[in-house]
Amino acid sequence: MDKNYDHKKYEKDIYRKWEESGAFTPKIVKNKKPFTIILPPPNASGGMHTGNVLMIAIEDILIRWHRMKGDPTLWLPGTDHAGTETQITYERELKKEGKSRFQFDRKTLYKNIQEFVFKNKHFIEDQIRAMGASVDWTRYKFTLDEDVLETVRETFEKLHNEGLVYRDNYMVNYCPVCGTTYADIEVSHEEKNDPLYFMKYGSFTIATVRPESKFRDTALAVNPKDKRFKEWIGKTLEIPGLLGPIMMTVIPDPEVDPKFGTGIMKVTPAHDPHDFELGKKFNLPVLPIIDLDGRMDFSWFLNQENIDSKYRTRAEKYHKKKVREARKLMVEDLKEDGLLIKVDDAYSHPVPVCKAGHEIEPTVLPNWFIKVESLKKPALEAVKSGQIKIYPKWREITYIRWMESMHDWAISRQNVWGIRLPVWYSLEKNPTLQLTYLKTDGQRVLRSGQGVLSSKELDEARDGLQQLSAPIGSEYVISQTSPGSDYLQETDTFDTWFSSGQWPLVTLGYPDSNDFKYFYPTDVMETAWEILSKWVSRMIMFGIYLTGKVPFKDVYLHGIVRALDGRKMSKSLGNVINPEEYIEQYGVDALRIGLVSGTANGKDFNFPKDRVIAFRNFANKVWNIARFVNSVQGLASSVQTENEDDRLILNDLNKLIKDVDRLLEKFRFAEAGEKIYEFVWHKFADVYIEKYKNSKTQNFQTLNHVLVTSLKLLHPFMPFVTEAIWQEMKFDGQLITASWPIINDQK
RNA sequence: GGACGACUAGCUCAGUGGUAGAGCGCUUCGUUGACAUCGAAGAGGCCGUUGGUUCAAUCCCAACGUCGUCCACCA
Repeated sequence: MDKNYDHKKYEKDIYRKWEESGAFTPKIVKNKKPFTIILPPPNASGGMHTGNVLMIAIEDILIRWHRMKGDPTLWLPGTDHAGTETQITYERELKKEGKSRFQFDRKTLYKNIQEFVFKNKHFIEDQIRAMGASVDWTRYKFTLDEDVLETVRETFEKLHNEGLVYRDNYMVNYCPVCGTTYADIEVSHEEKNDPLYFMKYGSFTIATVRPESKFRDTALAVNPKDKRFKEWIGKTLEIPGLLGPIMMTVIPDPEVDPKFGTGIMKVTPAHDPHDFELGKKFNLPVLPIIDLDGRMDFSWFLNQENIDSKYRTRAEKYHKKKVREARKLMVEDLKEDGLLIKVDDAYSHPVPVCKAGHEIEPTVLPNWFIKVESLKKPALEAVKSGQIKIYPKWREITYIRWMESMHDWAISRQNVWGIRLPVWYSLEKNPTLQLTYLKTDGQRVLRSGQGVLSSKELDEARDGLQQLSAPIGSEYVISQTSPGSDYLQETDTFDTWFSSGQWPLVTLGYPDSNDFKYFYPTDVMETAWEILSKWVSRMIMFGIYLTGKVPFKDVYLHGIVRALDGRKMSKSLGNVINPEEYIEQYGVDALRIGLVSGTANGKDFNFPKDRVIAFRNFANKVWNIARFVNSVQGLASSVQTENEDDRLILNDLNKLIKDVDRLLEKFRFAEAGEKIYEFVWHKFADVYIEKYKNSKTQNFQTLNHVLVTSLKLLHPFMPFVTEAIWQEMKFDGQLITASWPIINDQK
């Protein structure tokens, strides 16, 4: 054995031996209770970040502990196609080549993204191995595996058959740059500075940051308690505007803050979520003015006859301009007409942005929804009744709040990279279908259903299809395969959480595989608390809905690893910690247990660099304890009888075993790790071994026993160094499959 | 606006109804049969503020202050 433990010399070989020996694959024993964890799948085309390392470290502790205890233990690995995120990444690559996704039909684009992902997928798989994750690779799943797709489609069909699926026009968070809809929970808000314009509205003045939408305003809202405007409620006014007069009704809305601006709010049902609701309540028309590319659309105006030439010129000027650009032009014209009263340039407000940081344009679109009422009730009850326990307990309230307030779930996304809805539209029966496709010559065309019915054109449309938009009320068929020659499949894909919400089921081969029958429900779901609402809640809903059983018994939520400076890691701040550097420098063991001991209770915490170094030193300490034991093996002075020191250390060891078991039961990993550290270093090495050196009654058996037991206890926390020692010392078999220590009561 | 969490040694964080803990850092000493990625000894804290419960509070309760995070959002 070398003087110091060199992690680089051992890690790879040891992992290979583990994997090749089949140690990761559980032996199914009918009457034995299994222990199962499904690995939350990391992004297949992404890299390993510190959060992943923490996740793997914690799960591996539980897994190795149970495996050593003799439970049939399954840790099932997988990777995620990460729909929107991956598509954004891929489109960035395209942009570098001067291309955009609109130059491809969706089949080709899908294939290209798939190649891109498959090319990168092995990186993350290698990293999971490098972490030492003792996952069962023979059961590895990707979120777009064929059997996964099948189950997901069947679930949709089942929901549909039971009346839980519907289509509706809905105000969605639409990102014109990404070309897709985002769920509320995916949208964040950024404080932005936007001028607040005070515009003349007939005899009123209103304040708005969005003067461009005023052409499609359909009402004015005032607070019913506001005495200033009481008499106007219900009246219809003619208001002079940039393109001539508009008629508008004054409606009451208690949400209007009389103190904000002028106390009057303009209502644009087509482009504001609150206004959309208001519009439903008062039966206001929904008149869009911004198209799906984020440009102003004035066709509704320009198509009219007998337009004043001044107005025509203006409308033509705004038409197809980006929103902000058009706004500038309009402000100029407002000034010209004397309609602009003042501008508050200091105004700042929260603006919704998508995952990629683009501004969200609230838009009314047909979307697919799930009625969650009947799904969420049992999911809520499962946690309230304690059938599912959430650790740390204080996170539970987040779940309960979220579930209680959960509203119907928009499950369709206008992405290509994802699972396409198994919905088919007949062109014949739906003449109002809108198709965007590439012709064989590469030309991009937009057509409605009528007119593409010739078989040649239909083939062209099918091959070159980019997007299909079916108005509400369109006839459709749900089917895993095409129901007929004039049918086209829905181009929307499922929200990632719709499919990943079924992850514990699909990974185990729901509904009738042996694995599913044996391992489901799983034991622990361990993940970042950030996705408690997005993911954990959906898994519970679908688990219960499809099987009648909860998908897991315990939910353990770990905190977010912040950067060394205490801020959230982000590329723009340049404070991202690359775990690989730490692995290279200090070894995986040190990084893993360092992270685990950095967080005791699921709170967010700063990257514990000093602890990583401390545990690197500890790995070396354990290594050298083993070297010492090795060096004194077979020395003549060794006796059989136990002395006082022996009894002391064995007693402490027994206590340690009890403590570790107790703490792991309660998910107190940091404390368990530190107990072992304290025992091994400060009791075993500092006291017992130091005394051993000078003792006249050295008992090698005790010395060896304490080492062996310490290695076993430490193995879940620091798998590599302990296994390396085990091999170097030529102990029996592999430590990974050695038996967990039990308390020796005779002492 | 609503909620949750934090405030303990120079730094990062554990912890408990009854003389305060770890890692790192710091000071002094040390090449003793594994380890300088080490050993020995040590300094350092009215456990955010103010009240309350208690024989006893860093821990329980209330209020306040500061910070962080999440949710909802006002044109």
